[in-house]
Amino acid sequence: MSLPHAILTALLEKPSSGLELTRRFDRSIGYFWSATHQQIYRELGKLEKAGFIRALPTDSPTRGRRKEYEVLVPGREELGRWVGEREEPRALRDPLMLRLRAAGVVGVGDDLVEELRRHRELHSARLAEYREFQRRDAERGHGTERDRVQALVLQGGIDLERFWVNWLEGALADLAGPAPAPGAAAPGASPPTTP
Amino acid sequence: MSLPHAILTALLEKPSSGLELTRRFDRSIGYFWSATHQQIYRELGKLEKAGFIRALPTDSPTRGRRKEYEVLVPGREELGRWVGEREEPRALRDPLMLRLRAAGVVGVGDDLVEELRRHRELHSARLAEYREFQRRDAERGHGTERDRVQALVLQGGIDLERFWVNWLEGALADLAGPAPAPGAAAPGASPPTTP
DNA sequence: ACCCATTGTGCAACTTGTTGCATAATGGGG
DNA sequence: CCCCATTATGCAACAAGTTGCACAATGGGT
Repeated sequence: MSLPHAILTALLEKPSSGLELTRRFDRSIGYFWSATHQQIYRELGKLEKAGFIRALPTDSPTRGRRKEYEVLVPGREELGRWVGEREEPRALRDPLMLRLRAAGVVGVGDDLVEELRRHRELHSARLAEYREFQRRDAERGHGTERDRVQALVLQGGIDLERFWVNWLEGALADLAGPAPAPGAAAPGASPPTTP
Repeated sequence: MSLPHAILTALLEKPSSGLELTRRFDRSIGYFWSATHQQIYRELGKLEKAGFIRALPTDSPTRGRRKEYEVLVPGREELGRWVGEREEPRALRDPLMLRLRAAGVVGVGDDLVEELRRHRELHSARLAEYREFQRRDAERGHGTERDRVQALVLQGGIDLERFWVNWLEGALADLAGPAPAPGAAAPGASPPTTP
C-alpha cells in the first residue's frame, strides 16, 4: 500500500493537480515509484473520501477542469505513521534477468544480446540524467533535512543505474567472449524435452 | 507477462510439481522473480490448457496428489520467442526509498533509522548467502552456456545486494552524522500545511 | 467563427498479484 | 488403529496495476 503515501508525500512537497502529479511521477518520484495517471486519479478520489486530502475550493463544475489538491492534517499524520512502519524488502522482479536465465535453457540469441545492449544504453542515459540533477542540486547546497534526504534518494538512483550499467557491461563481455562460435549463435544444447 | 515464462524456464531446467516449483521460486529463481504457490498453480493450469506443458500421466485422481509437469515443444518455442522480445526496463518500485523521501517531509524518526539498519542486515545476510552459492558453483566450473548464464544472473544478484548494503550504509552514516541534535530526533521542520 | 491540438479528468474492463481458507493423501507415533 | 503434522493441490475473494477509451475545457491558428 505505497501509492497513497507516495501521493501524500508528493502533495506535501507541493500541492498539485492530478496531471501535475502524473508528470512528477514521471520524474523525480517516478525513479523509485511509478504510477499511471489512472492510478493517481483513482487514488486521489480515495484519499479525498478518506479525509486525507482536499481539493482547493473552486466555483463551477469540475469535469475537464484543473483540480488542485492539498494534504490535510490527518493525511500528514497517516504519512508519519506509515514512515515508521516495518516492512520486508520487496522481492525483486526483473524480467531481463529472467529472460537471460531462460536464454540459458533455450539458447542466447542475437536478439537478446541486442536487447542487453539497448538496456545498457538506456540505463547509461538515465545515469547521465541523474548525475545532471545531482550537479544542479549541489549548487543550491543541502541545508534542510529534506534536501539531504532527497540527495540520498537521488544517490540511490544513481548507484542503482550504475549497477545496471556495470552488470550489463559484464554480461555482454561474458557472452561475446568465451563462446564466439563462428556462423550463427548455437541454439539450445539439449534435444527437445518432449518425445 | 513474465510468470508463465519463468515457469517454463524452471520446468525446462527440471520437470517439477507445483509445490516443488514453489520451493524453487523461494530460492534461485525467486531472487529475481518471486511467486506464491497460488500464482504458480493457477499458471500451471493455464499453461496446460494452452498446450505448453503437460502433467506426466498417472492413474487415480489428482486432488491432493503430487502432479509433475514437463514442457512440450510449443512451450519451448514460446519461451524462445519471448526471450528475443523487446521490452522496456520496468520502472523501479521501492517502498523503502519512498519512505525515506516521505521522511524528508514529515521528519526522519528513530523507527525509520532502525528500519534502515534492519534492511541493511537483511541484505547483508542475503549477500553472504549468494556468495556461498557462487563459491559452490565455482567448484563445478561453468562449462555449458547454461552454467555461464546462471553464473551471470547470480553475479547480478550479488551486485544488487552489494548496492543495497553500500547505499544503506551511506544513508545511515549521513542521517546519523550531520544533524545529531541532542535529545530526540527533530520532527517535521515546517508547520502543518493545512489551516 | 471554426478547427484542432493540448491539457485535464475520469470510467470500465482487464490482468496480475495476495490472502485466507478448504481439502485430499501420506506416513509416523502412541 | 487412530490422530495429527506434513505434503500437496486448489477455490474464492480481494487488492493493485494496466490499457483503452471517452469526454470536457482552453487557447492558438486560420
